[in-house]
Amino acid sequence: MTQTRYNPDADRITETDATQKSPGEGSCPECNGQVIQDERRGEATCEDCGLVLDEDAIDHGPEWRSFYDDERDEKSRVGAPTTELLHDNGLSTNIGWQDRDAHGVRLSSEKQAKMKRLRTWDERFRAKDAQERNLKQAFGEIHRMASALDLAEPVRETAGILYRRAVEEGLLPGRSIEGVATGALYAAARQHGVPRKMSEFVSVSRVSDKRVQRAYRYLSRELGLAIEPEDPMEYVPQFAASLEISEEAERVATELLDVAKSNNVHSGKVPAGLAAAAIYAAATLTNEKLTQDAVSSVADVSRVTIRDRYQELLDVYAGHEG
DNA sequence: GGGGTAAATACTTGCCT
DNA sequence: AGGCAAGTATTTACCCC
Repeated sequence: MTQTRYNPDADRITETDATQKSPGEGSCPECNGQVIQDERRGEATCEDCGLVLDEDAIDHGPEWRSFYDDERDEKSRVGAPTTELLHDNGLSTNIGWQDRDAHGVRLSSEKQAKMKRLRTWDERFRAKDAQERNLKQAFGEIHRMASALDLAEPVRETAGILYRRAVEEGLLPGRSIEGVATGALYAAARQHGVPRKMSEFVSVSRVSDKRVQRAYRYLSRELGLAIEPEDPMEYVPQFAASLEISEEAERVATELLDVAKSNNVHSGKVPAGLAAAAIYAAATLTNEKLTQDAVSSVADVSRVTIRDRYQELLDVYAGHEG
């Protein structure tokens, strides 16, 4: 089994995209304030009173998105099930090249020219069609994997955009659709600050971890992606939610990570491991029952690692505060 | 349950050429 | 450029309390 190590500088780039919040529709039933869509958390909240109006706004309705304005008119559809993808099964008809009619008689030069034009257009449509099928399949895969990993819609959207850019810049030849789609989704999750471990993507993908990693590195390099190094903090909400610990403990966990970060204890360590240790340490500090085993399975980090890291966290915490 | 340890493995880094 | 060696983080598998 291969592992992805944490290298703080490996893919540090500066630019960033992806808006996190946007004004939603309607107003708050409690205080009439403006409703804000927080895409990162998949929530709709009231700007004034903080009332959460809609959680887990994920996966509703068909995938009817258009990624660019000029696409809206084309009504190009994505995310269709795989059964629809190969509509002609490779059995489509070509316009013959012999310049003869059905009886084998040569066509007039005028007709030859006409047929040549028709062939040209036929090929153009065919190429366009092939690209659309490619995108369709990729979007289908992205959708499937994102659902399996419980990633919110904006992440899928970003992955789709990344994939489309990859196709448009001719990065696909020689690479599998699935591999690049998985890489794009991984990159998108990183960009949105809701990372999952690479192994999780591999487990819902149909390609090897090597291929996914290569695809991701390739995408990140060729598209100049703005991907920050993984931050342990980003894992805290995920882990806290699935372990159902108190908000107090979650707060303590981020505090521990803060101290660790300012003491530079975190470099070279797997971010998920640190986050898991912080959660565990915070739970013990706040007297909440939480076994190392539970944290271990949620974070996909070994018990040993959690022990080591959490001792370390407590040490620097005590040293710093005391 | 928590905690410890040893061996195996993967990955990084630095050094060499 | 690429290969090798050393160091470190992590996992696996065992142990004891």
